[in-house]
Amino acid sequence: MKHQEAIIAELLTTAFQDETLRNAYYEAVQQKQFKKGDILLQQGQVCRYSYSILSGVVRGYYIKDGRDITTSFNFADDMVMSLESATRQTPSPETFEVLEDTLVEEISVEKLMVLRERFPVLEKIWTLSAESYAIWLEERLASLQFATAKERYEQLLARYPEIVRKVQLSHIASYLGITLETLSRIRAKG
Amino acid sequence: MKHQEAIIAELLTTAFQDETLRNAYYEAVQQKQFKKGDILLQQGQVCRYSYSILSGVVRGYYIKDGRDITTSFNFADDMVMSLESATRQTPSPETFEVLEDTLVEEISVEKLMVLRERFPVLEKIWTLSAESYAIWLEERLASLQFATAKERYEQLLARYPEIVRKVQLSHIASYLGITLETLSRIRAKG
DNA sequence: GCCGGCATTTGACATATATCAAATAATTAT
DNA sequence: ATAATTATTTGATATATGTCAAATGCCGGC
Repeated sequence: MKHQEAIIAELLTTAFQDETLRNAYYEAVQQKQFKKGDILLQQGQVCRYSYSILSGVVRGYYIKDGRDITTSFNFADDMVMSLESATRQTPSPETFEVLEDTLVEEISVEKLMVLRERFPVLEKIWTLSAESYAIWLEERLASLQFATAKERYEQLLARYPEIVRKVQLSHIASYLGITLETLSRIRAKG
Repeated sequence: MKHQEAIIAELLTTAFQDETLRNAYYEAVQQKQFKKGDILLQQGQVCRYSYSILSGVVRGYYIKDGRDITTSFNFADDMVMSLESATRQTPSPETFEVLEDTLVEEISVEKLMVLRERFPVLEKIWTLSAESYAIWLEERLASLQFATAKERYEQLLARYPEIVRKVQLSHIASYLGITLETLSRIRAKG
């Protein structure tokens, strides 16, 4: 679940000026360091934790017919969890895997829900995040629906220039819905 | 913005047992009959109304490079609005067009926000709807990312069997991200 | 009931992308 | 450092889907 929105960041800053909230949050949260290859959530398991990335990169993907299909790349300030699995407590459709050493704040979904109920501003932030995530998905969908492979790659680069340095091509390719070879050729031509 | 979720329907039923809420809602809302070809919201304009479909069909689409690209089909109980435009008051990326005589309840985005603030249960329903919409988009994205045209068509049919009777092929085709001719051939072969 | 305009199907051909295979290049482990 | 492993590039060919064009089918208005 990705969002990154100025207004959300702002609200968070404001919210954290409240000491009661801040204390409750840091009591619920646990800082954790993961390393390359670690799995935050496994496809098929119920999502019990949400991770807020402080630094590092996390990839979301699922395996379908033996193929590894990337659904998202997540960086600092992104919230990593399966929205579907966390809200419905159903098996997660996706796996989240750490791509490089990554520092996160971990919170259990249960405690997250309690905090949301207790602090309306957090509930507000949650709602805005869900909206923002939906809008992000809409954009991604439009890109996938009618842009060519080359256009999709350029759109991705424009939005996340750092991605190419950090993530291997096969993951970027499946994220774009193309094969690794096609992506390599697109890059070669420019 | 689509959702259709059992839990949301249930919450709505419960919420409407509250007479105060019911009265406030029906004061804010206006029943309207639209006919084939009517436009509920035009791409480029700010979304000022939300429509709850009582009966009929509404198509969402956008024009890009002269092409007409369908983003959604909306039926009874769906909520029609541009989430992005309504929440941010920015120009709508999509147009909503009535495909057959359609009865709706219209409410201004402004009044909707007021109702959300006044009745926490409506705020709750809004949040669940946004989550549900995001999850629906995730599924659609996965379908577009790696299924073949034929598979995508079959998935659509499985989910909305009535669609083929009500909507012309060119719209279904662009919804699936393929051309009308390709869709016609898929149907011919079965 | 007939005409005119859309919607759909069908055909021939073009193109983007996939697949399979091999050759380099870059990382990682020893 | 060197070998081993993994990632990327490149090539030849196959395939799905797009494009353009024509034929057929369908429906609403006169």
